[in-house]
Amino acid sequence: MSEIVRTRFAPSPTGYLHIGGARTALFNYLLAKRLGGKFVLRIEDTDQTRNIAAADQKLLEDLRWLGLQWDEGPEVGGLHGPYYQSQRRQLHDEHARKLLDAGQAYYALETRAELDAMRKAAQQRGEKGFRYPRPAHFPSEAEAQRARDAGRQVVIRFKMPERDFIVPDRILGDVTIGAAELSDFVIVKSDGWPTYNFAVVVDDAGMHVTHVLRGQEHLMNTPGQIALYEAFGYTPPAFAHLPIIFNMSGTKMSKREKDKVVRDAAKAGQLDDAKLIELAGLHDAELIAAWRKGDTQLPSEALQRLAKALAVRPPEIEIHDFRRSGYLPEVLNNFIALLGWSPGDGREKFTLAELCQAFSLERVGKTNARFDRDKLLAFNTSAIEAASPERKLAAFHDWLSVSEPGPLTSLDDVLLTRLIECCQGFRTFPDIEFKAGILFAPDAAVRYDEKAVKKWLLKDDGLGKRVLEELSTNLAGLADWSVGALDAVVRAYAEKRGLDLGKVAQPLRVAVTGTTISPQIADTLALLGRERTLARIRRVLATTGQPSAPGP
RNA sequence: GCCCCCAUCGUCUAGAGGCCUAGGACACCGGCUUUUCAAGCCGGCGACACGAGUUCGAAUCUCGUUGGGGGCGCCA
Repeated sequence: MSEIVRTRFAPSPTGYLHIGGARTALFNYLLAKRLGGKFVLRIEDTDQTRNIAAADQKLLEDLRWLGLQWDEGPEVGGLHGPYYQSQRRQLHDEHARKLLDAGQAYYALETRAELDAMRKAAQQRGEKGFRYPRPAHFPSEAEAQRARDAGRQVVIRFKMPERDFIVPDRILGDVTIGAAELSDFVIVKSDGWPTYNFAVVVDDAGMHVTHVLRGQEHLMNTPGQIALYEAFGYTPPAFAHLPIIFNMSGTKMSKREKDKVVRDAAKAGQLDDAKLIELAGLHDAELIAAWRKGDTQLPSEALQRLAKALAVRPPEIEIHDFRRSGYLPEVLNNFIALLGWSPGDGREKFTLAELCQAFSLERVGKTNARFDRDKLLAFNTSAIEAASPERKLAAFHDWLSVSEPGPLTSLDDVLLTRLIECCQGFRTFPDIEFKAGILFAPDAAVRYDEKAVKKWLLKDDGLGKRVLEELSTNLAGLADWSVGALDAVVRAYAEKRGLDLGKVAQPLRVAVTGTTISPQIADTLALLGRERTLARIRRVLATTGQPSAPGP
């Protein structure tokens, strides 16, 4: 066994990578890199009732997108695999057998219903909390078999040593948990699969994990795990429990929030099940019914379709959500790193490589943090501004690849690059689509904003329209439809008429985009092209202010 | 209810007894810039939860109170 540092990230596959999971993964990655060790990825897929098809692929996709490449794990292999917990059954079984044979674990024959009743009874008796009553004599192999034959559910429980445990935590310090809080927990379920608390020890030991960084919600599990390490004669790893990340509202960040937003919209829209099934592209009436009641979550694709149909934006919770919203992976890493860790010197901007250099467990804090989306946005804005043109283009492509098809979808690199330049100051990629998308959409897609039309075209006896009429002549005669030439024409006209540039640019903008928002006017017209610019101006002149005025 | 963890501006945090009339970032407010939006620039507001100790001296140490969080599953 080597002395090298080995950390691991061990998520259960429930879909895309949750923001909290990303933070755990990042810290494990950083610690391993900082100490010249290995970062291992293991998929904990032993709950047969909760596994979601292809969820592991989504997890890997998000992890890779963040650049948190694992040294050992799914798809890359390694010396200590397999890296799917479900494929390590034999190892778990052997370890359970060992404990059983040594009298350190025993069969327990109660059904779930019986356990529930015992818990309830304990509660009514006013006991401190339910602890499984260890029997004086452990059921024999034969008794366990008879129980199984009789249709009972047989589990294996660990005989927890009756003493206080100290968890030496690298972040929290020594945490003492009294013997009274500990009980004989289940290590093998009645379906034969290991529980988390058992498998995690067998697998971490088997994979020679030296440092376990995980969320603080695991703290109370640790004594049991330490006891298991001791029972097997293994050396426990160093433990470090990370503070938890919350929403700004103080609630835990959960995928359920996304469902809630969409569910509320569905409720407000008074849509029935049939309509919902259609919009979500689902065929499971029971699922929708349960979802409506708030009992379950929808698959992410179905939820996405529904959200789009209902025109609501669920909050970003998973890494993939942030990707679709136009954030940069390096920004997510940077921002997430600061949730619980700080370098101490006031620095806030880090690349992944810089984080690898600067990170240390000693500088991880103990207090729970709130996820401030405003600050994330600010980070994204400044990172985009600082990024090289190549990086921006690549990121733009990436965003396009995960977005709904839109007017920008099939633009070539030349145009994409120009768009990036023309929209400088944008905060996320959707901003570009919002600001310039209409320039690449069919003329018929232009929707005229009523207030904009009134203010910039109709006001002052149609000053804006007169400007358009005069200018369109100048524009039509322009030999060179370039940004420079267009800019010159607009400026010259404004000067000649003694108008502020805004009084000229805004009517133009409204005419060609329907709104008051677009890139600089010369860029806007250049991007649109001569034909479509003139066509849109003609159309607006012909219809605006008439009985058949276009648009809402 | 019981056990465990935590506690500095609205938020993320710096601070490891005197360097603190508490620093930075985001947000917010005001101004500048300006052909729109966004960005940018300048300035401002703004916190040591409370109460006892310890000490010449406490944001920093101790205890208590309050508040927040986590756990108490055949989930992970």
